[in-house]
Amino acid sequence: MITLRQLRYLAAVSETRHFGQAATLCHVTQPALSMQIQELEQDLGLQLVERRRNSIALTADGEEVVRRASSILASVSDLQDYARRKRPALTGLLRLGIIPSIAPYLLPKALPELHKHFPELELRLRETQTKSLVDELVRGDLDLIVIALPVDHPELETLRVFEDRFFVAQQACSATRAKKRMSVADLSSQRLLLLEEGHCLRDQVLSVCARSASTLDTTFGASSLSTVMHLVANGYGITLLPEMAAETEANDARIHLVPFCDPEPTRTIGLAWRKSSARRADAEALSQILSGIRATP
Amino acid sequence: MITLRQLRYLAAVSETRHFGQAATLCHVTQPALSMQIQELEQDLGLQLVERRRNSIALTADGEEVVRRASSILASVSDLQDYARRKRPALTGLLRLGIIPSIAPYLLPKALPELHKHFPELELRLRETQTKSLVDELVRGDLDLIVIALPVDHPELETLRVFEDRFFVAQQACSATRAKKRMSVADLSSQRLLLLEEGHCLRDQVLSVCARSASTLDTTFGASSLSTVMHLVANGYGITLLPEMAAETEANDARIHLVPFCDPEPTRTIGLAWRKSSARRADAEALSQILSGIRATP
DNA sequence: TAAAAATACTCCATAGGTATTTTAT
DNA sequence: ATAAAATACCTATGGAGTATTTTTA
Repeated sequence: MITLRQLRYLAAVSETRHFGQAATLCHVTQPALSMQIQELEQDLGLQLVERRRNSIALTADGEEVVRRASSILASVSDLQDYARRKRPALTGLLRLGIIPSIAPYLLPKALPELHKHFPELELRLRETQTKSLVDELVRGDLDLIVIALPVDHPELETLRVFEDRFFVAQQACSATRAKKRMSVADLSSQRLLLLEEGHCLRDQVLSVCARSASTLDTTFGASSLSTVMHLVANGYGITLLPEMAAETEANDARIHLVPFCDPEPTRTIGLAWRKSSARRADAEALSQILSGIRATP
Repeated sequence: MITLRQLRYLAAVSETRHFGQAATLCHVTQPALSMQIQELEQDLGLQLVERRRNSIALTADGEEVVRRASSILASVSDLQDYARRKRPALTGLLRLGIIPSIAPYLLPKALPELHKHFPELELRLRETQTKSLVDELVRGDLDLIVIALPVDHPELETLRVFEDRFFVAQQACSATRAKKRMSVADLSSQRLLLLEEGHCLRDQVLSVCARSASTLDTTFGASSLSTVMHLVANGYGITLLPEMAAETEANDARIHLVPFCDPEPTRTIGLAWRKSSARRADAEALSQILSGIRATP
């Protein structure tokens, strides 16, 4: 008996023209996928794939079956979308991605709130950098991601949730304590400590400070904000700290946070999802929760 | 993850409005079907069925999901039909029904021939009376049936294969041996031995003899032609024997077969399949085999 | 109360994983 | 020789069966 799984695997083979890659795409091993394709061929009584040395080819029948399979899979996907739109937001499974410079500060407050207001929600969390999150979102491995905007991708829709102000974080010494507010110009002489490459926060901070990577006097890149702040506390340099991280990361007496002069630089925290995924209602409900947390620190 | 099985079970529930009957329709037990329906509701996050005392109702969402499910299942069915049309006839699985008054005479010759010419064919045989065969064919539990025509059903297509002549079978005594050929009128005084109710052969013989069941001088009905012929051999009466059964059933020296005068009465052996099932090529190929056997007795 | 669906459990088929072999260039 | 798919084998998930309980008109 023919199964949707077989059709999904065949569609992946059609996309990649390679059993191994198709298997990866489907999150299974190559033999598992091979077996399902063979079984589909057996069930239909048709050869669908020509196995060749490098890369494979679909037979004419294979192409036609792929066309029909895609249409069936699309209908199934539509059915799932219909169901998702019909049920209340934030119920059932939600695969949520979130970047490392947000997760540890927002989640401890957000998770209890979510559980309180949406007990039916089954969250599956993934924490990694923006680039991976976007890839996985577009691939359909995630449903919704919490990131710093903008993200620009034709298949994605986004929702702005709130602005997260930057503070200057420096060692609490007498020389600097005087200033109530600082401007970007005040930072130019300082050594700027940053996260390692790949973190969007690194790029945002560089952008705020109007510096390019090449003008940095250090190539050091930490893998967590916590590390950066320890360095700041010990006088190795300064950094910009997002407001949401202040409570957690700046409770060391040796750290001194100074706000910027108006207009204060910020990063925009937002949500993104596939346009085709019927997740807008979920995004809006999640946005409510997240702004609520923001409003009551 | 949503499966075609779940959609099939849901469609059955929609048809029957009853879990038990739906389960029967799907050839599974009620708990098995219940579990799948529950899982589908869980996956979609929607209640699809309202469980009530006698019979159940679909929710509004349920109706919509059924509509979409039916469309998906139809597409899958179309895909299977496409595959069947594309591959050579009589390859893969064929669920073949055949009536008891044909099976024992045709199959011993037909099966070796089929295996010889169509080694890829995987036959699943079912022997029962015409009524059941037609029901199972229409229900989709069989692919093709071998019966006596006509069968008249709007969803079925038929193919005539060959005419099977009737012989008069009587005890080999001197009184009757004289005649080379007989007419229906010659039978009127004889006790007619028949198969039990439900066998189409019984009705055909009655029809040939222009008798109605009410005019029979016996209500006896045998469950197999073999029994009838033993009775004939022992002088309990006469019967009409189809030519294809002659070789097997009339090799008793006490049996005497006499052909009819022209035009000889016959039964029409034929095939039937669902119009929608893309089995015409299979039927034609099988017809070839069956007529071939007929031609070389 | 009785009919029907849900639950509990057990078993088995099958999907998937790891390790290895076969195949084709 | 090597990349890629097929095969062998084992494990675990889950679908289905039987027996039973729960539910609701």
